[in-house]
Amino acid sequence: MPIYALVDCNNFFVSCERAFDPSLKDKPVAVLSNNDGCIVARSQEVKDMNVPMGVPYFQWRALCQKNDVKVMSSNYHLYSDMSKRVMKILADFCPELEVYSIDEAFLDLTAFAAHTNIREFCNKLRMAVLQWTGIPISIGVASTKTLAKLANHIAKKKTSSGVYIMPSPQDSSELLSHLPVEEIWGVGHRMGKRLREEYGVFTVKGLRDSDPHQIRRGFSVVGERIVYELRGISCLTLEEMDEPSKTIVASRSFGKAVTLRQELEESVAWHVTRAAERLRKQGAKAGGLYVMLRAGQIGKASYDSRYISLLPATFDTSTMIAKAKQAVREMYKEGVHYKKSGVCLYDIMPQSQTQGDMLLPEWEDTPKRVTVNRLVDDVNRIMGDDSLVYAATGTKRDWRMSCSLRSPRYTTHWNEILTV
DNA sequence: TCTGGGGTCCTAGGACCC
DNA sequence: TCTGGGGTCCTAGGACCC
Repeated sequence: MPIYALVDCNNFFVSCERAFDPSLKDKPVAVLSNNDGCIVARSQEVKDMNVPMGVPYFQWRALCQKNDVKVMSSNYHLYSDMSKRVMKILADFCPELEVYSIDEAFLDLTAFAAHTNIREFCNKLRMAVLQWTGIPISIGVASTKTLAKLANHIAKKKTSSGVYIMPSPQDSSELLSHLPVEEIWGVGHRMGKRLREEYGVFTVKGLRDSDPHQIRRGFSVVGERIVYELRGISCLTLEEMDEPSKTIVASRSFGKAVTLRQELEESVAWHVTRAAERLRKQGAKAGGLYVMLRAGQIGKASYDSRYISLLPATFDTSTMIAKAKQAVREMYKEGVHYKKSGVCLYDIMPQSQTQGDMLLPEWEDTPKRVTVNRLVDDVNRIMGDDSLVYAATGTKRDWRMSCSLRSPRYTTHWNEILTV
């Protein structure tokens, strides 16, 4: 029987901030999303105030101020650097590892079980990560990934040790009969509602004991798989390979409404630049480009978008900027208050892959373009992001988002620390 | 007037995740 | 007045083919 562990960093963004600013310890801390829009991380003190995850900050600002919550903008440079450090330690302890998100990883402990006490192993791992990075973690252990997720949830909520090892399915019935069905990994808002209203399933145990065929009819193979995973039958395996992305998205809300076509074009050129950089980083080229604009508030927003075929597939920033700007010119309407723009690269393939169609126009990624792109990437890697930019991205960039409450990028931008 | 059956591929959209 | 950003997987339905 396989043994999976899910390691999850507690209140990750908050813990990162606290690791570098001890004055935040034991104080209520909340971290906001890009553009200071939503609350995306909360310290335990803030959770205890019943501030939910992912809610618009402006609706909770008064409560936060009243309770003296330290509210911070996101500092993704810091979080991703800290994430790498944590994952490195996990990999040293257990090479069979799947980095699932910025603050989570699955470990396959099956091979350890024969000669290692799993609980002791988990305790050591927690101590190591805490001592070497300052980040507290929780660990859930079970025989499937879905159950390990649940075990982690229990480790966080119901243990003081931060480690929970789930007993066999029979022995965990009592516990699972108290957990709402929405706690399951893969059961979201919609599925939870339908399970309750149409199937009379309210708890984890309820879904575990449902008829897999009936669940499949209502929720496809995805639902059926969850039932089996809950029964301890492993359907999901560790995905250790660092697979290249199938799509690359770059998008941002504007700091203020944008009405000028030129600013819109600049913002899209900027997103293309970032997306293409990531594309080249994974040694790939894209066969398509999607450009999206949003106007108006969420809920009553209007969207417009264009799919653009890139043939032959390319990784060249200027080629993509030209096409993306053309799309913006087609969509632009005077007087509209635009709130967000974004691009998505799709049909991504390795650069080595050749086109099947020999009748295509001449190869676009000429040696000169290859050189220019590589130069830009090298300069930005060595000198820091945005040292070399395309003129099409503009110089003023008034549309950029606000992040006035951001902490210094302690681990990646030493100049910011010196100017604190 | 009558109008098969089976298969593949592609895409848009939905649901979910953190 | 103010609601993030970046992903994955699955399915239905249409186009197309024989």
